[in-house]
Amino acid sequence: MAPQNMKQTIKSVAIDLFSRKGYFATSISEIARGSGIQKASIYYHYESKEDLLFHILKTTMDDLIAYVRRSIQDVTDVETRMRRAVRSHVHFHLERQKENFISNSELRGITPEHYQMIVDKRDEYERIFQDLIREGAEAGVFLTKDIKIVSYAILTICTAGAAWYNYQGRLSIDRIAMIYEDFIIDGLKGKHPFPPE
Amino acid sequence: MAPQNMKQTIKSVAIDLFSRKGYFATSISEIARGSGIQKASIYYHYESKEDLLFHILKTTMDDLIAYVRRSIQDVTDVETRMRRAVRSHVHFHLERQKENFISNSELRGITPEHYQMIVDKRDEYERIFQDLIREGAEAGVFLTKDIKIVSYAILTICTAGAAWYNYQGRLSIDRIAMIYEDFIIDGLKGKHPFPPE
DNA sequence: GTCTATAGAGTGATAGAC
DNA sequence: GTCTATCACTCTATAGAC
Repeated sequence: MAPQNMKQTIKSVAIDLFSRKGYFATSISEIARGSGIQKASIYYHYESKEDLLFHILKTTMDDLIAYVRRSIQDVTDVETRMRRAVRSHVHFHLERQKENFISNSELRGITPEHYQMIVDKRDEYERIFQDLIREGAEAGVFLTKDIKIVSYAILTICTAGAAWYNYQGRLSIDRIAMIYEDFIIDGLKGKHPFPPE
Repeated sequence: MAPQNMKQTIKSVAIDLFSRKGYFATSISEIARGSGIQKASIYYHYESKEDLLFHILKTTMDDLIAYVRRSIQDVTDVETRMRRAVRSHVHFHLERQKENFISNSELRGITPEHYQMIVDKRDEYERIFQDLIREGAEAGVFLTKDIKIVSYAILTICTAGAAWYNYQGRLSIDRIAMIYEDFIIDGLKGKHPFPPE
C-alpha cells in the first residue's frame, strides 16, 4: 500500500463502514483497523471524522453532477436529453450505491457550513432536471403542472427504484435504466398533467 | 405528568430525537432532559436504549399492519381492496412520519434477534400487497409479471412520494392518497406488464 | 418512580518519538 | 507517514438512597 494511496484507502474503508453501520456507529478505530494503520494516523490524512464524511459527500455530489452534465451536453433534442439524464442518474446510483446511500442518510453528521455546501450542490443537481422539464414543457413536448414536484418525483422514484431493482438482482443496470427512461418519458408526455387537478 | 404516562412520554421524546438526529447521535441524557427526568430514571421504564428503539419499531409495524388490514377486511372487490390498501399506507406514512422514518433508517441499531422480528413483520406487511396483486392477476384484473418487484415498487413509490409531497405541503393527505391510488391502479391495469420483457 | 453518584468502557483527537 | 501513549470527554448502564 503506497503512501499516496492511503488517503484513498481510508476513504473507501470509511464508505464501506458508513454505509453498513452508519456514520455515528462507526469509530475511527474501526476505520483504522480496516485500513491497516493506527487510529492516530488517520489524522494525518483527514482533519477529523466529520472532515472524512464531508469529503465523501462532496466528491459523490461533484461526480454525480459532472456525470449527468456530461451525458447531456452534446444532445439538443429535449426528450433525448431527459432520457440521457435519467439513464445516467440510475447508472450512477447503481454503480456507486454505498456512497449514494450515505449521501441520502448521513447528512445529519456534518457541520452546518458543510451541510449548506452539500444542500447547494443537491439544489444544483435538481436544477438540471428542473431545467429539462421546463425546456420540454415550453417546447410543448412535456405536459406538467409543477416543475418542482415533478423533478422530486423523478429523482426519488429513480433512486428508490435503483435500490430495490438491484436488491432483486435479476436485471442488468442497462435494463433498469431503460425501464425508467420509458416510464418517466411516458409520464411526462402522457395526457394527464402531474400533479392532477 | 402522571406516572403511567412517563413511559409514553419517553417514547414520544425518543421518536422526535431519533427522527431528527438519528439513533446513535441521540443520548439517553437528551431523552431524559426532553422528558423532564434524570437519565437513570429512563431505565425504570426501558431495559436499555436498544429496548426503547425496538419498542418504537415494533409498535409502528404492528400498528401499520393492523391499520392496513382493517381498511380492506370488509371489501371483496380486488381493485377496491388495492385502492384501500394504498390509501391507508399513504395515510399512515403521512400521519406518523417520524416513526416511519425511524423504521426505514434505524434498523441497524437493533440486536440481531430484534432485527429478525422486525424483518418478519415487514415481510408480513409486504405479503398483504403481494396477495392483493396475485388475487388481482388471477382474476384477470391486474397485469403483472413479477409480484415481488411490483409490490416493492408500489410500497417504495408510495413511501418516498408521501415524504416529498408532504414536504411541499401543498396538497392534503386525502388528495395525495387519491393521486397514488389512481397511479398504482392505472399501472396495475395498464396494457404494459411490469417489469416489461 | 425518581433521585444522586459513579462505574467501566469507549470515543475523537493530540503530542511527540521515530 | 506512521507509531505509542495519553488526554479529556461522553456514553450506557447500575447501585442504592429516598
